Amino acid sequence: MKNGPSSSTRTVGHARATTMKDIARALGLSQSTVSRVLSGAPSVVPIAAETRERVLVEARRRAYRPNPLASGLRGARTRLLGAIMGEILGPFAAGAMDAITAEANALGYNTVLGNAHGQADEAMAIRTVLETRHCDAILLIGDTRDQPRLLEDLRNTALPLVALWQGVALDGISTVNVDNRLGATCVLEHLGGLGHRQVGFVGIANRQGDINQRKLAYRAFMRKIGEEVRDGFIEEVVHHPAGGAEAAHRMLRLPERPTAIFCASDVLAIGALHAAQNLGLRVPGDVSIVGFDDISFAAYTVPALTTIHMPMAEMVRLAVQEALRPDVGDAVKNFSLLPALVIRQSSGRVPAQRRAPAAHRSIGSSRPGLSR
Amino acid sequence: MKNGPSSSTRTVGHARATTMKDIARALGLSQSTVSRVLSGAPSVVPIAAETRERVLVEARRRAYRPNPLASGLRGARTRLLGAIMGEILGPFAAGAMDAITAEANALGYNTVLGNAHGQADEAMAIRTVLETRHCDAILLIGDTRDQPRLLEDLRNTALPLVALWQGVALDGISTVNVDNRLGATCVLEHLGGLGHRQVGFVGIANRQGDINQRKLAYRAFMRKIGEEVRDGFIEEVVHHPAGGAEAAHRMLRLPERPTAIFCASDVLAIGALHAAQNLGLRVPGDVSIVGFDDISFAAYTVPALTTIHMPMAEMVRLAVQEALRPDVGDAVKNFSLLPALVIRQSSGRVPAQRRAPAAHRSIGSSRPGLSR
DNA sequence: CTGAAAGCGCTAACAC
DNA sequence: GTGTTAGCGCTTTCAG
Repeated sequence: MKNGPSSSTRTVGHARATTMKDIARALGLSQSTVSRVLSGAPSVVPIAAETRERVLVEARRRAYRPNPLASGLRGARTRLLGAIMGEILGPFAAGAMDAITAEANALGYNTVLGNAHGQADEAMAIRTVLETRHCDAILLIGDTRDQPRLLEDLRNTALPLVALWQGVALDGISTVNVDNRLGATCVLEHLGGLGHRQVGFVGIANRQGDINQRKLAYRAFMRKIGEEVRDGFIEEVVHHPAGGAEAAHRMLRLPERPTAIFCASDVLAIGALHAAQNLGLRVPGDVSIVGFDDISFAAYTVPALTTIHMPMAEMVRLAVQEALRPDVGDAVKNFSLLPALVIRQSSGRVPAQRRAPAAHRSIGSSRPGLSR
Repeated sequence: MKNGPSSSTRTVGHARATTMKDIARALGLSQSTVSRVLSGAPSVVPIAAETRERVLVEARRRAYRPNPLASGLRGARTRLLGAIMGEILGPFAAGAMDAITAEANALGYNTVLGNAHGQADEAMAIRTVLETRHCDAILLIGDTRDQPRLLEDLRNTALPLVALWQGVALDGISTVNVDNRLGATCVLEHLGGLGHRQVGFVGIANRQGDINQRKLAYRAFMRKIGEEVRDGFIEEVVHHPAGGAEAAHRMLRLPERPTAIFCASDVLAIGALHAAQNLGLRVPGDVSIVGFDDISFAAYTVPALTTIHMPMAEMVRLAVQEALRPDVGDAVKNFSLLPALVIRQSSGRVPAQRRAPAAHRSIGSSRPGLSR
């Protein structure tokens, strides 16, 4: 279904943009003088205040915009921030990209996108966005540990490089992470405090970074409360509500099902919530379900999701500034930000008939691991 | 909380990329010959098959990558697709961006992002992404009718320009839309068929395009079934689950509340679902709630959301190809794609005690408007 | 068929 | 302080 072209030939014209040369000619100056005042370089060489003013005025009048292609060619900055997205998708990525472009814009940068998920795109992503596109810096977003070539290529680069939500420190690359272990421990202790001992974990297959940290925290928690992880209590699926739903479905039909499920992301938790209620189980009456990330939907699921809040804005600001700041030394830095437990309605006391003997109950009641 | 830099100075080196000059020198040819072979231009001037071959081989061997800055400067294509995002956000936008970058990549293009939402970014977005960045084409994504300057500026451009999800035809600009009226009519007829006559509408404030079309379809439906739109039955809020929740909350506490609510997007519907159940109402037992878009979460809400499926992939493919295809004439085209009704669990028969007299009931039972 | 040369808009020595 | 002069890597006349 496609309406026929409604004619109308596009206006071509589009008067050529003003160049420095134009300004120079108009003012009877040399192009390099114009360049000196316009190119920002605060005061490499002194310029007569009056000349500077004249140039500035004329530039404004003619709506001068520097041509980044030209300055880029000449070796100057391209004011382009390359963003290479790993496996993360969905609302989380959307929020992240939004924050990133906003932050980059504020610093006078644009953002080029390169997706590294999907098939053999990894090479493509890096080649195209980076080598080819001459970005001033690269942001690696999400877990990319499974793409060794990408990381390798990236490391052989003189560009500032910052990895966001990688989940772990990367050799030779600056990282900005949330403290995944701490976050996971917080929700788990919260569940423990509600009396849960049979806790399941839904993770994401093939994740070496953030999600893996959350899994490790889960294992540590189970160890700490002295419960073994039963068969079927750990599921690793695709990062999609469907994955969460399938995992939860399987887990909740186990002969001895868990009383709580810790999903490694809200996206999975949303699927789990759906599956549980499809099975006729009440949440949190029959089973508690918690997530991680605190995406915008988390407060609006039914019931509202208990989860770990990600300090998204701060993380993005930190990462972007770290990548774009010219003043940093070449040192690689690893930032780890504090997550926060958000208790909503999807977590509740363990069902009475499944409570552990009193002797064990006190273990989970210690304050959530906010110390460290 | 920030660990001290763990030292390690970044490797600088990064051997300069191969240029055409390098290849020319290595082969004892002139740079322009190399350019002729490598720049793709299929056969402007004949080139000796053997020479071409030698160049190609050497280029591959040295992993030659053209420098888009240089070709861009010289007036050639930059292979950059500019994407200017209007008000749409969240998972829908994420899915869209994903599809867009994928499609663009397939055509050898990268995507630059410019967000036009937020404060006075409109000017910024266009200036920076377009004038400044020398894209080969621009994709306008989502409703931007409220940003007159943006559209005006864009129109004064020689660039191929395609508007996606604008919701309406735009003078002088090619558009790719879903048939919003038809989609909305489908869900509404579906509700009608279930006996609903008191239907509320939750829209988004200040939207002139897609969402407005959905509202018009709502009005037309109410007219058709001979019901007046009662006070409080139309809410227009911010595009966020919170907006949907507040709107639904107000609407469902009306003295005579609607038996069904049509939300103009799934994001709003998710909020509405939450609000209804928070109020102790069963969905669809007490109230039916339907959405529009069929985002990935729609199948996993509780209960699963009845909605209108957006042919995202086709729309994106169409838009990107239309924008990037060199072979198109300058004609502006308006594509309108067919949506599909997806019936899930959030819609059901009108509650018995609120059924309309039998005489009226038959009206809604005509087949959904899938003809046309 | 191929080479020489100009120039896209800008930056950065290097002069004066 | 400001002008001159080279290019950055590439496309594109214009000559052979």
